[in-house]
Amino acid sequence: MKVSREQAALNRERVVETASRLFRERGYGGIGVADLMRSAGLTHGGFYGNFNSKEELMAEAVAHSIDGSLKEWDQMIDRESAHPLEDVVASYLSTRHRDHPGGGCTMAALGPEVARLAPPVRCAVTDGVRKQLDKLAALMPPEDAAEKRKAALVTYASMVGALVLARAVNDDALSDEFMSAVHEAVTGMG
Amino acid sequence: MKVSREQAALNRERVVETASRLFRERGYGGIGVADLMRSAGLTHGGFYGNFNSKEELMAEAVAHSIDGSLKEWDQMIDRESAHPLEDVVASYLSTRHRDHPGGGCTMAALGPEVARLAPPVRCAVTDGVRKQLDKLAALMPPEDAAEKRKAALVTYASMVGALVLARAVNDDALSDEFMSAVHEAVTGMG
DNA sequence: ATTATCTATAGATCTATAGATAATGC
DNA sequence: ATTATCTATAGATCTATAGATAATGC
Repeated sequence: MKVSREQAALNRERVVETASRLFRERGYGGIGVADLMRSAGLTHGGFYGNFNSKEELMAEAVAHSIDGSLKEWDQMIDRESAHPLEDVVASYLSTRHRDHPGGGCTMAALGPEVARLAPPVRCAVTDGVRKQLDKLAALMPPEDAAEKRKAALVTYASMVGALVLARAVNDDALSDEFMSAVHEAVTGMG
Repeated sequence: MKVSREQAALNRERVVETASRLFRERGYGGIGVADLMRSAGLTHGGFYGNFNSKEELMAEAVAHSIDGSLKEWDQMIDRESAHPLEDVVASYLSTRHRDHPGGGCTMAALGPEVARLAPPVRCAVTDGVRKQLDKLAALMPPEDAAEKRKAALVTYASMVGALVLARAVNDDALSDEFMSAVHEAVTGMG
């Protein structure tokens, strides 16, 4: 039943990865520790050897999720596209992203729930949001750093709101309207 | 133990009002039927004489919440202010709204959770969002109706995203940055 | 007689813990 | 010997239901 230290480290990592997907898909309360561990191929009891609580796992999971998004953005930027901002916005405001929350934006999937959780989770989120803002700001057209920053704040908030609304409404036409209106607004921004 | 029909109707209404506040404060999963009924001054068992399920109550609660927001917007508009759009945006992106989700925007408090619930809840949300978009569009500067509509979609999404992020992050300065950057962007919009 | 509300409970969750097991790593 | 993982369970929830109670409304 026991595994090597190396394997145990991999197992722990798999729990975090599985959690980061399932929390985004079903919400923090929508998946229990037992189901989560089963999804990761382990048993319920094994959880508490690796984490002190479900909420501690949540903190690691959101950090992991946001890092994943940052890496995707880096890939789009490093590809040396002519319009990296356009690429990031188009992939964020896509039906693919809307319909697959498990690998997508942490804030759009879990934002309001995170606001109700304990400081460690909210700190992990705050760190991640800062990194995303910095990365976005670098892509913004304005020369002035303060204007870049403002544009990044507005772009990020607009995209998160558009995705939250696009997922919540029960009408594809309205859902598309949110995504395309915001797409147009943020890519056509001074 | 029994009450008059009139009183029973008032009791039912109080359950919906209590639910619309508590769901926004704690999330759909964050408050149980028993606690909810206790908060409304009734007992657990009485719930199922009025509602077939917790989710059915949720559909009524979100409709009620959004109607409440629409009425607040109407009050600001009917006051014949010189800048009704500015008033709506300022009240939406205020620390007061951020710190009191129970009486505030349904989408910012419950958006991602709604996306995971059954059609009746999502239909109620969709109806409410349409009404809010129509009301916002009427306040928008552009002459052209299609442009008014787009401005309303972008304004609404930006505000929802800004509030979700302002509540999730654990740093007041960053929280304020989101709210003021989006405030400036949507009120200074062509 | 009808019915709004009550008490009590079924049955299914949930988080967290205790103690057993068995393979690794000294 | 240590420890990663396992089985089993405690104790606290949760939604929903069944049947009792007592005041309203005919």
